[in-house]
Amino acid sequence: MSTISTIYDVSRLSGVSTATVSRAFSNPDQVRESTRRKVYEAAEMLHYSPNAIARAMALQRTDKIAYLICKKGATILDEFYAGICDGIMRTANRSDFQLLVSTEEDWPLTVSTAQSKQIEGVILGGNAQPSLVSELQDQHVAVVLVNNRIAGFDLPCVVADEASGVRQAVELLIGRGHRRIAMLAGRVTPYVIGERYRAFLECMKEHGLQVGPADVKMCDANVDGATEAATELLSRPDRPTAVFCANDVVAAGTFKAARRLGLHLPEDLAVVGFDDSSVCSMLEPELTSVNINTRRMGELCVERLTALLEGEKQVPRLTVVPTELIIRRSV
Amino acid sequence: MSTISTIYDVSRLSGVSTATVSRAFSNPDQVRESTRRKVYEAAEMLHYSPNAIARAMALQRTDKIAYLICKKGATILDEFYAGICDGIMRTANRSDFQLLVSTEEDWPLTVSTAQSKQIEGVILGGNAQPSLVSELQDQHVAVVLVNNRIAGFDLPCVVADEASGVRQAVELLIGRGHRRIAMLAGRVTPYVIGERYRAFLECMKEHGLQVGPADVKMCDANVDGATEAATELLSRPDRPTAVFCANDVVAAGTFKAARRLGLHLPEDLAVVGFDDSSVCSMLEPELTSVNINTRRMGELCVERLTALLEGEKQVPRLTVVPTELIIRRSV
DNA sequence: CTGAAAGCGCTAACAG
DNA sequence: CTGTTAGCGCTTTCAG
Repeated sequence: MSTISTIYDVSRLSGVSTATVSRAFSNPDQVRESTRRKVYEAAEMLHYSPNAIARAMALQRTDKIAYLICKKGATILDEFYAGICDGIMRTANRSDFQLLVSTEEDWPLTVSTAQSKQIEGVILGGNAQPSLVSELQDQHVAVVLVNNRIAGFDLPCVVADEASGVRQAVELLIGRGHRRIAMLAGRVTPYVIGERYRAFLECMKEHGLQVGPADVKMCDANVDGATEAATELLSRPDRPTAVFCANDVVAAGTFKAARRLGLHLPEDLAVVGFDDSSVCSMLEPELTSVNINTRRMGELCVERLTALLEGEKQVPRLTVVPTELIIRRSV
Repeated sequence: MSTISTIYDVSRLSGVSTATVSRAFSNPDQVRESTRRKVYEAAEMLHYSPNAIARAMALQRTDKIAYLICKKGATILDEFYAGICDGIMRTANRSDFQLLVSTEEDWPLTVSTAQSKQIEGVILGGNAQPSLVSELQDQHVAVVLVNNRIAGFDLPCVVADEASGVRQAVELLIGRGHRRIAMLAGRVTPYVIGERYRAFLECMKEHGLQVGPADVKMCDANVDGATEAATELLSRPDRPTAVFCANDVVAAGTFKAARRLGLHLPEDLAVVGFDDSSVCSMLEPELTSVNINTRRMGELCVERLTALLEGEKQVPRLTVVPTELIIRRSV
């Protein structure tokens, strides 16, 4: 009982060959009903369960995949990438995948040595370098990008519908009568900030609203950077009446700046964030933000990766997950 | 080039036996310098790197460990457990461990089937059930507890120095002249809330301060629950002048309640949180909180687990990680 | 439908 | 120090 039983034990106890036991588990329909039952019974008695390692060895496939967070200084603590991770984890667990999680920074330790060869697929989150992608593809590992797109590569990408999210946010602001709307563009990720910025300009233009050079401020995507930038923005005599923030952290910085300048939210200033992260409900007033279904994105990544690994042709190259504006009291 | 090379290829090219190649990689000092060099050279040419699966198979050990988050409804998105996860990941990566991460809720899917047998050690975070622990130990898997302790079990536990953290927080408040100090006890985890509550009472008592029944309020450990409870607490005519919160989220709720009641922080009310999470700097004023080095806790978990797996006797049963009060403007 | 047998790539005695 | 030789547990032709 204390010792783990193998396919041989089951074979012996049930009186059939190991081949049959094997088939009974992996291709049940290839073995006669009655035989199968004998096998299962024996297996049950022995608490047998197939050894995944041996299986991997024989099958020459490991079912091992990895999720790599490619963002400077980011860890699993980054709520956005953690959300994606959550979706990946759930799906991977369900599909009996082995999931390794790491950040780009401590990846080399693992991969460039032996490991890499045993990983069949990788999900690259954030700002993955093209060189990494091609290196991986050269080693015949399947690659899926999430929250990013890279021109000139042939691989599935899973992204959020940034443009629609931005549009919903900006149009809400416009609908509430705002005309001087500024954007606080935290440097999240080149791809993301690019998308959000472009969509912002486009949407403003469509509505015939001006966006002067002083109306868009770049800043680091952390509270301090955002607070500083927001302070400048809001200190102008012709300050905007609304700020569209590149993400919720930047919005939190804007809240701080506004508060310190004695502005009341939302009367004196409307703020909307992006990501709909946990801070939204912690702020007062609660922050209006664009929800991104990160878990869904993670799930989709695994689906795409699986398809790739199964050798399916026609794996979608681009998957866009809808976004939804969550209206709260900050506007 | 496109095909992966094995130990046989290296053996052939370098003209030594596979045994020697194997030794050259796993026990370099057992093979003569010159031979070793030949082996490495051949390996390099072939881009050889040992196959971990085959190795696991031969060695009968998988180096596979798991981190299980045991907290109702919690995911990897929980900042505290994510912090621990970060520490675990880094250390596990470095030690060539395979790390599986999951929440207790979708664990059965993976484990109760085959998987469990191949996992050699598990780190249980949060409110692990004793039954789970004994079940695991019965299967001879090494278990380490983090942020929790269970009476009557013989296993390593890694916890934060809750008592000291509470003391630092409460004494700061007392030092600033507060006498009516309330505690908002969010239901984080039975173990944690118990520790913090006990330490709070003890510390207050030592300083000769009263803690009436109305001075401690339980609430759910989310913003809404905390806001509600804090509103009650602060609506009393003899409202406290300071609130010690069980964690930062609860503190955020307290901020909201205070703001809505027209109280100014920190003049009208001092607030201190616990965990020193990312929200501290997003709130205005910034939140004073007790820092817990979650990454360190994660690292220590892996160290303890490793020791257990190596069969070391005398693995410390209790490891306490220091906590540190970070003073910000909310007091 | 079932069994025999040959691996999958690596390691660990056991001899030299 | 190095080579030979059995496996580790499972899958999979290939024959019955």
